[in-house]
Amino acid sequence: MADTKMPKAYDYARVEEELYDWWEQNGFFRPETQLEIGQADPDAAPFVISMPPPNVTGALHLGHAITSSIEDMLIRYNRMLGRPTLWVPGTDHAGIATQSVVERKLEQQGTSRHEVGRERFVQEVWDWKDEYHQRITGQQKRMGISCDWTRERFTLDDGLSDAVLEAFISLYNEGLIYRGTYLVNWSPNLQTAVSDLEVEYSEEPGKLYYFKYVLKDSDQFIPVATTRPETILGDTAVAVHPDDARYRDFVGKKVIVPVLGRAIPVIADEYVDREFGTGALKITPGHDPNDYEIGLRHDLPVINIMNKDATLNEEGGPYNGMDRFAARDKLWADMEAAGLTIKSEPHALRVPRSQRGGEIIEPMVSTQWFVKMEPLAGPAIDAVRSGAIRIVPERFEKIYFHWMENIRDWCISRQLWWGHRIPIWYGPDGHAFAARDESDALEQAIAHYGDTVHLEQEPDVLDTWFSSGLWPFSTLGWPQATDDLETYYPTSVMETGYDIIFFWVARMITLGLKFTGDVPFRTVYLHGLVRDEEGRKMSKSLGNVLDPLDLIRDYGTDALRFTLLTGGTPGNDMKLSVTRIEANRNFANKIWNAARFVIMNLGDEEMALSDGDPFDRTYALPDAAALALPDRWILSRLADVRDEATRLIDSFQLGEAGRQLYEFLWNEYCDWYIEAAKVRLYGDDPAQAQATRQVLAYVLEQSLRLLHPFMPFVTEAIWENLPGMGGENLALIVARWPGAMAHQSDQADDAFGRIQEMVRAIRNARSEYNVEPARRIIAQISAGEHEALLQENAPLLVSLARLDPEQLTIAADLPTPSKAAALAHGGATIYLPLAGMVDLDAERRRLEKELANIDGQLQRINGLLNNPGFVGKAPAEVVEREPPNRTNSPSNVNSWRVTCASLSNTRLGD
RNA sequence: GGGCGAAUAGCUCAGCUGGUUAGAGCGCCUCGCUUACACCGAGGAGGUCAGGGGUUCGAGUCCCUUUUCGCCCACCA
Repeated sequence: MADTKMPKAYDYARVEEELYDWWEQNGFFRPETQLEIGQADPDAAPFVISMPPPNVTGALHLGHAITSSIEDMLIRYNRMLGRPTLWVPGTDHAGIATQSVVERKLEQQGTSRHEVGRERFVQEVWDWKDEYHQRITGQQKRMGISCDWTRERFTLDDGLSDAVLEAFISLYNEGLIYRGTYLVNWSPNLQTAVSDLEVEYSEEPGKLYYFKYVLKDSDQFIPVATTRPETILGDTAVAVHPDDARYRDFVGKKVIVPVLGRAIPVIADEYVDREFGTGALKITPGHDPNDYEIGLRHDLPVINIMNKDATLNEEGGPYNGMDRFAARDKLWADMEAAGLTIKSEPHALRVPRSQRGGEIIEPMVSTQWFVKMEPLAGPAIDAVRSGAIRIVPERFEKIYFHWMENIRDWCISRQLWWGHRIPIWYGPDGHAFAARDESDALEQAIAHYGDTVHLEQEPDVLDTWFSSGLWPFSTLGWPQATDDLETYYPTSVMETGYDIIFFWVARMITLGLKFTGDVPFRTVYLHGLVRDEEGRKMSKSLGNVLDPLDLIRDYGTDALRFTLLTGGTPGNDMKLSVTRIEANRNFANKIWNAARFVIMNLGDEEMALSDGDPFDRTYALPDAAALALPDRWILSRLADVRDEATRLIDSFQLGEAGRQLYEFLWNEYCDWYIEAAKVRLYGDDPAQAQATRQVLAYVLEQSLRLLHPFMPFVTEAIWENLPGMGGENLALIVARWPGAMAHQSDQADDAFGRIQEMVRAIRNARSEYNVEPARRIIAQISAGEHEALLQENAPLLVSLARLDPEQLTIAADLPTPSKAAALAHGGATIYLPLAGMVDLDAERRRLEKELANIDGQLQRINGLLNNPGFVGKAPAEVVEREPPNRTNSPSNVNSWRVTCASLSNTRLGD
């Protein structure tokens, strides 16, 4: 066997980064290069993905890793199909998240953003961004992602900022963006409004406080229950149900707000649930969304009792300046002292918390900018309903529809400094001008006022998702009519986690349809969340975070990728276990060693290559006549697995596709074909050996293509060692996905299957009888109709089952020997006269068990075939499969009966 | 209160148009360093596919229902 420079163990650390740089430097990630070298078909439909942009100051986590794995797999597969393939990468400025980290940094330096001022602060964030941008993209590259870095974008770069301006102004001019004072979700720590989606609710223990609303000029009172006593200070009414006899007489009268002494009306509203609490509801329009609605209906005043940091303001009277929760306790104590309380009892609360900081969100009235969503939602619903956009898995369509059909306006203003500043300038009278820049605004102002005036720009910035919502087309150059936009839009697949279907996917669809008149992508593929081995969400506080970079270091990128691709099904969460990654590391090593074996056997001899398309070029196969049974079998299996893998990937069943390739390569190619091939490889017929080498090489080469999208590094690394491939000849990354292959023959499947069964049966018997592994044993095979097949492949049986070739008998019909183990498999009966080793009682038990098993099968088949319903109604091909063959043939079962009977009559030592 | 998902071997999971005797990895037991691989090879044990009903010639797979867990949405103080 020839020497090879391939080390015994696959050394991923040595090859990964080098291969990545080589791919990138060759421009293989760019559609232009693919077309230039003739790999991509200019007439084929391009395949395009917009990469979900990671937070520019974030670090790679498993969410990114799964995204990268799936998208790169799709990209590589489609590139190999010869479609011009574009994957646009980029990063997101992530307003709140990024601003927060820089604010924390300033805090550590003993200063604050307010101290340094807006301009300097924003500059600080840019510097921070520049520093961290390298980190995240470098980490992404470790995943092997073949995206076009020359087209990389950032949500705050000039082009994308221009897109944001265009989108905002155009929506504004259409009246779809408005400004208004409403109750919004206020984050007291970040001191900004957040959208409904950014609020998460958690069940927490709390109290329900019962107290008295005393009637004005009376000692009567209405009992009222609340979970947030501090909001009493902002009450502007008490509501009861109009039909509630208990309180009917109070409606229209006034009650006195505790401590503050304000008189507020008792009103009747059907919203009130008579069953809950006391059946009377205090109304705080300034700090509760429901109360806000009721307030509107009854024209109640809105009192804001809090400052931006959620301390009480002057409306809080004696509690002015106190924290909202301190005020809650103090107020309750004061009310207790005044005899106004009734009781408090434990009560489970649904507490709104900020998705970002985790602090309790305070509903507060403030002036914000909103996008009117309803007019945008209609077309977005239609796009999915009509199939213009397909969602995988389909069940998420329902969730999408439900959300879209109940859509609420989107609060897009944030009281931050890091982000796209809202392009609005206000005149002295507050009149708003939407403009691309200040001079444009001034011009508008002059036209409006007839004179030059001083304008103030809106200080707020836009929600980060506003710019991400434009991502699929802004990254291609919109609003400019660029070639990229023309060529690569709509994109093909939007692949992301189901957790951001509302945040992102829904908004890209609405905004995409609005601004481009077309869907932003044809398919939405949603993956699940990666969880830890116990199924918990990975979080820093739990300390259960697996760092992809550690995993890559320990097991290699391919192992991680393959694990993430094959662990589960679309849309379902995945528990990631290190043992699976380890298993897949072993898989990579297994393939490496199989290749090493093949390459060593190819030696230095030049291998004949097939003609035709250089991207298709592979090893020439020997003439059909030169193919032995194992060759025909593995080629037939390869043809099947190619078809299945193709079908499965095309229907997004990536995990199943990967699994089948794994099984094919390990269990069929390595465990059976390579072992079978050794017979002829080391035999004395050079022509046969050469034919075997050709098949070994061909199947390996084609398999590497099939596996490449799943495990790009190990496959390319092997490819580089294949004679005639790699290097100057062809990189696997741009090789063609194998086309459908002629199926060699179903007979080969069937015949090789018999051999396998027989080999397994003999190995099993050897093991049960503790035959030393090295020992060659005698076998007599009663082969029936398969005599010719077994004669022809006797060397295979000899080698794989370690038989003694001198003492192997194969005949159509042999008498049943005594003192021999009898194995009925593959349509033949194998007798192993393991002299002195056969425990007859044990053998009898074993055979009876087998016989029962086979009888069971026979009964099942007879039952089926005698059932007119089955024969009449089942499809012909299903019926076809059932007739007796192999182990379940009646003649086989009969021979078993004979064997068992004779054994039963045989006494030990006979 | 709605909706969705999960329940299959000791553990983690596949099994998508219903069709042989339900699979894999890990773990476990027995062997084996046979010139690709001990990140390996051979053999083995282990499952009434959560329970119940139904449709069908045939159900892990489709329908109904119950139970347990998880998630999403929703205005109950």
